[in-house]
Order: sequence, then structure tokens, then C-alpha cells
Amino acid sequence: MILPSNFYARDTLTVALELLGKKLVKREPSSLLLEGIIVETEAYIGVEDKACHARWRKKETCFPMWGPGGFTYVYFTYGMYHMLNIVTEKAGCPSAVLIRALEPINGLDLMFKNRKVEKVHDLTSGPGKLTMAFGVSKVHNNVDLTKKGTLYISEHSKPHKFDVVTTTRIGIPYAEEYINKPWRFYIKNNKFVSRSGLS
DNA sequence: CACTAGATTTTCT
DNA sequence: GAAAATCTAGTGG
Repeated sequence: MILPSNFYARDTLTVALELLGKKLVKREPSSLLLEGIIVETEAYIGVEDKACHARWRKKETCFPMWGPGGFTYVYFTYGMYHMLNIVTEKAGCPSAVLIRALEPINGLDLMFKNRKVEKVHDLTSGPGKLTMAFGVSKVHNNVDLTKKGTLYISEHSKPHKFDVVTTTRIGIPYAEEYINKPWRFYIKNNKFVSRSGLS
């Protein structure tokens, strides 16, 4: 059920695409499981990519990206938001997939408590929102997702077919020619995709 | 629904 | 000191 390390040790765009529809699980101290389906991802690939942290962050800050695939890289930005990334490829190839949105399927009560919002739609429909709902922070940096610990990713127990939309990444106006790379993927017509909530 | 401004703090282009 | 892989609340149509 849990995705093995060879799932992550591949081309980043392939992993970003195939992570759609997979299930992110966080186990609370109380044994409660928070679960959500990944519905939106973005790829950040190597030191060439001007939007990728590996290009300009110090290695001490983004060290998980330089390690092997299947680990998390959690980054804190805008003074108040955490971003959850999944490291891909082999050790030495700094690349990762940013999880931008989830469709919550279990543990909704706790997510509402964490987020203090009224609508299910606002729970996890953005990279900063989902980390708040799941209670993900720097503590979860460099966590092994292939082991059944507090955080892992598995196949969806009830997979269904969906169409994938490929588009450009968001929030990286400084990335010059990399702004227009089609490295963002999301599930078509899914209500939880950020900035595209069709009624 | 579209657009704008303000929040808030880690990190160093 | 400036910028940052964002969000929310506010205004106006």
C-alpha cells in the first residue's frame, strides 16, 4: 500500500503526475488518521530551475532535496506558512514535488479545528492551507515517507479515473524563463484545486 | 466574481 | 533591510 522508494527515484515530472490521486496520511499521537487525496502538484527540478530552492538556498536549509527520493522537504515562507514537498530522484539530484492541494477524506473534525474555517472547500485547497489542516511544520522536515511513521503516502483505497490538467506554476514571478514551464499538474474539475474553485 | 492590501518572520538571490 | 513556492479580509461590479 505504501509507495516504495523506487516510486520516487524517477523523473520528477513523472512522479509529480503520478502522485495525483495518491493518499497522504498523517498519524496523530492519538492514533487518529488524517487522510487526504493529492489533487494538485508542482515540480521543482534541480539547480537549473530558477524557482527551485536548490538553486539559491544554502544547502543547510534545503538539504533534504539533495538526498534520495521519498523524503519530505518542509519549507517555511511568508512568515507564517509551511510548504510540503516530496523529494524525488536519486541522492545528489536536488528536485522535489510541491503538494499544493488535497481533498480531505478522513479526520475532518481535527482539520476544522486546525484551520478555523467553516467550509470544507477551504480546508486544504492550497499549499499553506493543507499544512495547517494537517498540522505539518518543520518537525516534519526530512521524514521518510516510505515507512509507516507519522507521515506517509499510499495508494488510494478506492482509485477512480480522472483527467489531468497540465499548466504553469504559481507564485514564482522571479523565475524568468522558468515561469512558463508546464510543471504544475492537477485533477480536472476537482473542487479542492487551489485558485480554480469552480462553484 | 476580480482585484488589492496587509499580515508576519525566516532567510540571505 | 528586502523578499518570500501564501492567505484572508476587504472593496467594488
